[in-house]
Amino acid sequence: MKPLSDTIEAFIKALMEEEDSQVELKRNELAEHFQCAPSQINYVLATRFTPDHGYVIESRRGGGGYIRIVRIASSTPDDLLKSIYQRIGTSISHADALRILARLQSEGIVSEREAHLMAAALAPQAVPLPLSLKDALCAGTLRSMILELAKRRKEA
Amino acid sequence: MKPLSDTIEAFIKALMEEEDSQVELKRNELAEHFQCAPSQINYVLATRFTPDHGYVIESRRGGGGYIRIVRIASSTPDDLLKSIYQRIGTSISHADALRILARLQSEGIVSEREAHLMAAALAPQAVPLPLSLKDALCAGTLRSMILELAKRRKEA
DNA sequence: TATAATATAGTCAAAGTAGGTCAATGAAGG
DNA sequence: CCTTCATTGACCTACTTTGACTATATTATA
Repeated sequence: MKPLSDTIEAFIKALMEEEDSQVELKRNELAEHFQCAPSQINYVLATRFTPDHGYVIESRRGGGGYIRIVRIASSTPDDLLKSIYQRIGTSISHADALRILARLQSEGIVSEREAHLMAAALAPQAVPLPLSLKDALCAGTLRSMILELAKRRKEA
Repeated sequence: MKPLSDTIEAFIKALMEEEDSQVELKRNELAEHFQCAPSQINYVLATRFTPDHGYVIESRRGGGGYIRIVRIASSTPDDLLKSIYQRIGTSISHADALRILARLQSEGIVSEREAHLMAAALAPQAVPLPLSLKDALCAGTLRSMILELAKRRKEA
C-alpha cells in the first residue's frame, strides 16, 4: 500500500500541470478529500514541495484562507547551480541532497540516468562513518558533482 | 532438514520468474509467512541476492515501506561491469578508480560527461579522513555507481 | 468600534509503521 | 572441538500519520 503522502503529492502535481505551474488550495478541503488530518497536508508540503524541490509556498489563515504553491521560475542553469552549490554548504542531510537531485532533473540540467548515478554516489556507503561526518561527506560529494556540472556548462 | 534460508531463497526466485526478473516484497509479511524473524529476510538477501549473485536491492522504510529485488541481466557489457565490480573490492586507490572510469568511457558504457561526474564524486573530499578509510570510501562510492549502471542497463 | 466568535492555517511532539544492523546463540559437518 | 552457516532478538534509523495546541484572519455582535 502506497503511503497517502505519495498520493497527495501526485494529486497536487497533477493540478499544477493543468494550471500554470501554480495551485491554490484549501488545506481543510484537501484533507477532507483524502480523509486525513489537515496537518498531513503540511507534511506533504514540507517533504515534497520545498525550495530545494523548486517550490515556494504562500498561505493565509483565517476566513478565506488558502495555500498557494508556486513553482519557482528557473533562472539560468548556471545561476541555479551556483545557488544550489551555496545552499549545500559544508553539511547536508541525505534526504535534502536527494531533493536537490530531483530538482536538477526536473530542471533538465541532468538526465534521469545522471540523477540516479549521482544518487548512487551519495548512497550511505558500506563505509561505517559517524552520523556527524556523513552529512559532511554527503555535502562534499554533492558539491564536487555540482561543480563538475557547472564547469562543463562553461566549456560548452 | 533444509534450512529455512534455502526455502526463502527459492520462494523469492520463483516470484522473480513470474514477474519480470524483479520483485517487490514486504519484509514483515515474508517473515510472517515463513514464521521467522524479520531479520532472517535480510540474512537471505545478504547471502543470496548480492550484487555478486547478480542482484540489486532497493528498499524504503516507514509506512508503505518495501524491498525490491532487481535481477541484473548478464549480457556482454554486464560481464564487464561485473568483473569491474569485483575488481574494486572493498578498497581501491583514487588513481585506480580513475583508470576504471576511463575504461568505462572507452567501452562506451558511460558518456564523457558521466565519467566526469563520477570522477567528481570520487574526488578527494574536503572531509578529513584517515587514508585507510579513504580508499574504502572510494571503493564504496564507485561500487555503488557501477551497480547503478548495471541496474539501468537491465531496465533499458 | 472593540470584542467575541468563527474559520483557517502552522507547529511540534508522540505514536505508528517498516526496514537495517549487529552481536549472541544455535545447529551441522569435518 | 572448531568452523561455518543459520536464526533470533534487541536496538537503530527512516518515513508517515495524527492530534493537541497555537497563530492569524475574517465576520458577527455588543
